Amino acid sequence: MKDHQSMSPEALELVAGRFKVLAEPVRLQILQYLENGESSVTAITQAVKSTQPNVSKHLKLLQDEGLVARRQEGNTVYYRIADESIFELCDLVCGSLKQKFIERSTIFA
Amino acid sequence: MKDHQSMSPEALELVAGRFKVLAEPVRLQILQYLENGESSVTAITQAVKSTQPNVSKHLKLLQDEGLVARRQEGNTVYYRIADESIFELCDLVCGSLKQKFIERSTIFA
DNA sequence: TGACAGTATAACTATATAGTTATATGCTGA
DNA sequence: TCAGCATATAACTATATAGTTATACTGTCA
Repeated sequence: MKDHQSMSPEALELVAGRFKVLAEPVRLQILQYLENGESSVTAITQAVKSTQPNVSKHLKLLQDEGLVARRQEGNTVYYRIADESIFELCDLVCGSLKQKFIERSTIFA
Repeated sequence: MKDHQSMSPEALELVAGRFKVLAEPVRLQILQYLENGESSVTAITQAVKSTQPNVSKHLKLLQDEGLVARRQEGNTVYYRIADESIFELCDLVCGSLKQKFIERSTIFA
């Protein structure tokens, strides 16, 4: 077990902020969709079955957090993943959740 | 790069829920404090400089999510870390945030 | 049994934000 | 220059929740 030095309250604020951005299902859907490659706002909107303004707002939050990047080509704006570490995060969480449910299932053993 | 099969909306809801629980600075403080070992509610309350009811509420959320566990001894209740993966999550986020700020600093190069 | 300590819960307020609708902005081609 | 499309933004509503205050619960000890 690695030993951790305690983080400052300011650092914890930033970490919490990152988790907050990841704490919305639609944003996770967007990130998952972008894992296939960059995509326009319109395409993302259709993929996640939401509205264009809502998706634009989510994309702005993701960009501010440095998770996606923007590229404009004529009229169209393409977004792409800018931080692959989010997929490691999701994998970790998935593993942990699976374990949690397995453990809870044994309560009824 | 590992290839990911896309997750169902229900799974994404659960993942988002995990991130949501981690998206509060006080809860991160609590988890960080508990990394030193199990602790009573009173001690945690002092450590994170909050109020007892507030800490109790946070602890309940953390327990529901399976991140901490409870042990009662007489009048006193001790909480402890129940899922070490949260520290890997925090490490990943810290690394990513650091990288993000480094990259942004080069804008002014 | 009563008084007290530790913890949990209820009720409330304030704040943040997801989603919506309407509109603005900016690019392209006729 | 105008029409039309893609995206962004503004304003609003509804909802969720962090924190607070008051109180209930539970166990210990005298």
